[in-house]
This record gives sequence, structure tokens and C-alpha cells, in this order.
Amino acid sequence: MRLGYQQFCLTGVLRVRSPDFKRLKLYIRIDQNKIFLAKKYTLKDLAQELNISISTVSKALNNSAEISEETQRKVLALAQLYHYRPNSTALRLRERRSNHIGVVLPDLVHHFFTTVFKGIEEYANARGFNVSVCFSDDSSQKEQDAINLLMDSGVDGIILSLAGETQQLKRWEYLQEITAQGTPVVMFDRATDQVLGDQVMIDDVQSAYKATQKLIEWGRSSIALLTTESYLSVNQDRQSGYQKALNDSSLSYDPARVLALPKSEVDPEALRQFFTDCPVDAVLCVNELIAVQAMHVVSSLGKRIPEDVAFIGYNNGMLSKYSYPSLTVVDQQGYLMGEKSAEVLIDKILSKTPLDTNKYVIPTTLVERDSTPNT
Amino acid sequence: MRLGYQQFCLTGVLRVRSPDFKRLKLYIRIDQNKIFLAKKYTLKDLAQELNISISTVSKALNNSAEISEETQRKVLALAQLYHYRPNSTALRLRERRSNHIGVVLPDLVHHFFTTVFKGIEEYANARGFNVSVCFSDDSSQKEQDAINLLMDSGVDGIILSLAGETQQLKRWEYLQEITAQGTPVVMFDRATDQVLGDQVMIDDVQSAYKATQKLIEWGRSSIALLTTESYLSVNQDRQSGYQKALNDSSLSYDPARVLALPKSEVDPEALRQFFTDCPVDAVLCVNELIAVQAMHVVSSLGKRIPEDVAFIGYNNGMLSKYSYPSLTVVDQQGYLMGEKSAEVLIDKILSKTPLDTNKYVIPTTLVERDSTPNT
DNA sequence: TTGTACGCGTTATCAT
DNA sequence: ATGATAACGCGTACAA
Repeated sequence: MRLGYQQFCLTGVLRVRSPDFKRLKLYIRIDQNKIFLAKKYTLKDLAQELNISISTVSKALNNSAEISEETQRKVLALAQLYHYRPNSTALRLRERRSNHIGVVLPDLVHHFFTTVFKGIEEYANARGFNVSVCFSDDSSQKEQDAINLLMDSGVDGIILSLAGETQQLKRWEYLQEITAQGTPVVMFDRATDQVLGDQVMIDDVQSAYKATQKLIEWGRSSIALLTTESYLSVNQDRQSGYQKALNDSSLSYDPARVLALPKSEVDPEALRQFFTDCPVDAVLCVNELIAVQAMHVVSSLGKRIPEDVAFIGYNNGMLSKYSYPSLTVVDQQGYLMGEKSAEVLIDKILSKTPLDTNKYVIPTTLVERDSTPNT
Repeated sequence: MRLGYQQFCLTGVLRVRSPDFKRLKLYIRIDQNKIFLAKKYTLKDLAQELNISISTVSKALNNSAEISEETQRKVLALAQLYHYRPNSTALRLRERRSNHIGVVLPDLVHHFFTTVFKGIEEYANARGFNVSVCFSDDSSQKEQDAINLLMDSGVDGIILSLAGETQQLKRWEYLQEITAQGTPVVMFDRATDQVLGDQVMIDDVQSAYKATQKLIEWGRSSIALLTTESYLSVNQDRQSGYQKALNDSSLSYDPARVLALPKSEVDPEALRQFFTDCPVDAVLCVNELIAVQAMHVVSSLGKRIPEDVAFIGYNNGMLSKYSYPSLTVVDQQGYLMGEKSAEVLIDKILSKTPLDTNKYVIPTTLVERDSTPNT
């Protein structure tokens, strides 16, 4: 075996000597002229090699005061040599805890969910938790499948934003089932009081109210709302806020100025029709996707943004930032929502307190860009 | 206990009778006037309730021919009543397999990774695998941490796209370590031959070559390349393809027409400077983010797109689709890459064949939009 | 100070 | 047809 010429992989068993271990067995693999261990070692392996019992090894590794310094030194040395890492599956079985949480998202198309997820992931990782994700694609059935897959895989808790269909059909038995078994659930952005779990929300009514009010302050008097057809509590709340702001001002709410678009694909013709029939000087959109497309249509109708028509959207994503003109948005601070959701869930998992419902409200901010007048 | 008036949660033990089970113990919880099980049941619970042994229950549930129809019927009935689901952690420990894969992504900012991830997730779920994700943020250290976290959690294999820093520093010992232990690794988009694992790639040289050629066919003669400073094999390959296409045509490669931007934030002033100093009639960009920003700058310089300057980018994401004008892009078909990566990994996990390196090339397509002339 | 025995939930092998 | 036992890897109460 001439290492110098070794080009590819090679595995074997090496017997070496060292002061602590008279004769040590090493499963190795040689790859790219470097030596790596070819095996995951267990307590048993360590115990056998050192001729002591498994429990002694275990105690030594866990800094038990019972173990002599000498023994501990040997154990730690060998563990390091072997790159010993406890088998987490065995630990899970024992502790009945997996340090693993599941996340169910409606999609990743909307930048909002991407940022929430990032927040969850980073916070959870920092606390040593793994994160598994599934998507519901806003389908109730897929949401249920996802939750089953996650639960079967043994997660300690679940963070989710309800699928649109679930909110519409009010079918959340499968969520009540898992909370009944004591698995904590945190809902963000789209939640229901019917499920026993914490909620991390933004104040959608309030944020839409303030955005609309802002448009009014800028002297806009005929303000449209572009929303989605599908039943989503958040969009309904935003509509309420919009309506309330109008009613609280000298203006009045006019249903003709509200356009509900199908969720799937936006038809530019529908937008063109709407803006032709109903001339407005400001538009509030429930997400950035709709906003950007509406801006294109309005531009193509020869109107200037923001001089003739001002736009405010939701979701502080790529589209808002890089659209032309760049879009003023209500930032839901997804990253914060994600962090908070993960924090609430992990705290509940670790504290093992009885499940209950707490509502956390994440503040929104208005990010002003070029689609609204300078202030 | 008057159910009719019950508003909130209540737990307790119920003793019921049924033909099969003389006296059945049910841990229940009443929530929103519905009854749910309050416990995860195990084989032991079933066995105790039926007064038979655990192994008989196990066999009955696994359709063993050894078990009498009568017994099996009873077991299945109770299992259904109890909503029995095998404890996956225990199974993992036994099978030494977790049906769980880990994914490490540089980020979710680029739509490309989002779609790859979606492909991975859907394919893996369809085959009953869970997916845990971590992000490297293009940092080598974070990548290593992520891999350790995933490996410690007991994933059966890992899919990753190398962090930029990792490719730059050529530090992949931690990857070689896990393949040495027999854990399969699949690299997509950003890979290295130094790690023993499969690669799912697009032909970056070829795709850039063809995109550039297309621009030449459209009669463009001074074609710029906007790339990133950071060392990324894909961007280097794209530059090679760009260069080759120029050299293969009557045009020639001019380094002054190549601008390498810092990865973090694009400075519009740098772009303005570049396009002022170096008038071009076409631009190839290594991603859509750069492309969209460059288009804004070029527009603001009074040039028309695509008449004066044509643009082709990479990544068929939201930005390309909804930018103005919409951007022609090389579509890397991230979803397909994700699916393929997951397929290759899961096949390797299940087949338990020795690790090796296979390269799979996913075809690219050119999605023509308004930033290039009609053909 | 060290070792033995047990249990976490499951399946497979080997009695009965 | 059914049951006892061992094993997967770990930690810990208890015995030596």
C-alpha cells in the first residue's frame, strides 16, 4: 500500500499503538491522500477498546463525578480520536424528545414565507433544533399529509401558516388531534382560535388602516383595493382596515373600487379593465405580486406613478425593491415573525407546560419607496 | 361533565365497553366539543388492552401469516381506534435508517435555490422522506456547522450546493469525512470532484455560450458580461462560455466589457459608470438580480431595451417575470435539478451501493421575454 | 470507582 | 398461533 501513489478510495482496518491504548483498531478510508474514519463509533466500541463497561464510558463522557480522572482522560482521548458523537436517534428514543421541529408553509413563492422560514431556521438552529419543512400549496389535503409526515417523523412541535383552503373550509380536526396529544403548535400569519396553540400575527386591520390613512394624508381621494378572491383571513382583515380608514375619513367606502383577483395567475386584461372603468389616484394591494403587475398596467395606461397614482403593497420582498418604480410596502417583518414563532414553540417544548393560546403581535413598518410621494 | 356546555379543554380517562374489548381504557381530551385521543399509543398499550403479547401485536399489524385472523382483526380494530402509528424513532434505531435527508443551501434569496428546494422537497416527500434544511449563507464555517447539525440529527444523506467560500478556500474535509463514513452526498449546481458524491449540474459553459451566440445572432456586437466578484465555479464557467462564444465568432473578447460586482449589494453608481464608459448593445448577466438592476440603470441612461441594449440573465424567477421589461433568461430548471438530486440521493440510500461519482446534466432552456428582440 | 440491569418502541429469531 | 428474548445506542438507578 503505497500512499504516495494512492489516487482513489481505499478502506481497511489499521492496528496502531499508543501509550493509552495498547492496540487500537481503526476503521479507515483513504480518500484524496487523506485519512478518514470509515465508521461511526458507539459507546460500545469505546468500551470494548478500553476494556471497561459501557456505562463507565457514558459517565466519563458526561463528566460524571463518579469517574476517576485517569479513566476519564483515556475515554475522552479515544472519543476524540474516534470522532465519537452520540447517536441522536437513541437519545431521542430515550428522552422522548427529538430536538426537531416541523414547519408547514403554504408556499415559497411569496417572499414573505421565505423570510419567515429563514427566521425560524436560524433561531431554531441556534438552539440546536433541526427544522423540517413541508408545503401545503394552500391545499387542505396536502397540509394534512404534511403534518402527518412530520408527526410520524417525530417532531416535537409544529409551526404553520394555515393553508387558504383550510381557513375556508374550517377543517382543522387534524390540528386539534395533534394538540390533543400534547404536541405544541404555533400558527403565524394565518391562524385560528379553534386550534389550541400560540399565534404570532401582525395586526392586519391596523396595518391596512394606517396604510390607507397615509394615502389619504397624501391627498388621495379615490383609493382602490386589490385583493384576492380566495378566502384568507389576512386579506379580509386588510380589507376591513382599508374600509375603516375610508369611513373614518371624509371619504367613503365604495365596493366598486375593490377588485378581488383569482389567486393563481393575474389576468392583465382584468386589471386594465378595472383601471379603465374606475379611475383612481391610489391603490392598496394585499401583496407585492399583484402590486407590481398593477403598476405595469397603470403605467401602460399612460399614468405616472406616484404623481397620478400612488401604490402601496404588502411583503417587503425582491419584487418591491427592484420593481420600477420601486414599491412602497407594509413590511410584515417576516424574519421577526419566524424568530418569534420558533422561540415560542421551542420554549413551550422545553418547558413542557400545558398547551395554551397566547397571541403575539409583530409590529409592521411602512417602507417608503418611489411608488408613493416623498414625505 | 355536561358535554353540551363544555367550552374549553378537558382531559380524562374513559372506560368503555365493546364486543371485542371487554373494558377499554381511553385517554381523551375534549376540545371545542369534539373528542380527541390524548395519548400516543404504543404496541405495549395495544398488547395490554388485548391481553396478548407485544410481539403478537407487532406481527398482526405487519400482516404476518403466523397470526390468526381473529386476533389480527381485533388488533387492527383497536389500532384504528387508538390511531396507532409506529414510533419512527424506535424504527430508526432498529433499521439504522431515518428516512430523512438534509439539505444545505447557500440562501433562499435567489429564486433558483427556492425552486430547487421545492423539487427536492416534493420528490422526497412523495417517497416518504422528510427534509431538513439549513443555510450556509455562503460561509464555509456555517456550512460545516449545518452539516454537523444535520449529521448529528441522523440524516441518511445530504444534498448541498457548496458555499461560495468553500469553493474558494477548497476546504471540504468535513464533506470527505461524512462520505468516508458512508453517508451519501449529492452536490447540485456548485460541486467539486474532490468529494466522493454525485453531481447534478447544468452545463454552465454551454448555456452561456448559447446565450451569447443568440445575442450575436441578433446582430449585437459589443456584448458585456456582468458577473460577481466572489469565486463561484458556475460564474467562472459562464464567463468561459461567454468568452468562447465571442472568440468563435468574428467578435473578440474584451476584458473591459466584463464587470465583476461585489456579491453583497450592487452599487448603482458602479453600473452607471460602467455603462457610460463602455457603450454596449447587449448584456449577459449571471443572475436576475444583477440583470434587473442593470436594466434600470441602462433605462435611466436613456437607452431603450431591447432596441438599444438587449439583456439576458440567469434564474427564471419572479424578478425576471415581473420586471419591466420582462427579462429573457437562461432557465436552469431548478425544480428538475431538485427532483433529480433527491432521486439520486434516495436511490443511493436505499440501494446501499458503495459511494461513487456520477454526473447528471440538467438541460437549460432560454426563456425569451421582452428584454431581447422578437425572433 | 466501576459495573449490572433496565427501559425507551420496534422487529426478528427462536422457542413453545 | 403465540410468546419470550435479544438487539438497535444511550443514560441512569442501583448494586458491588
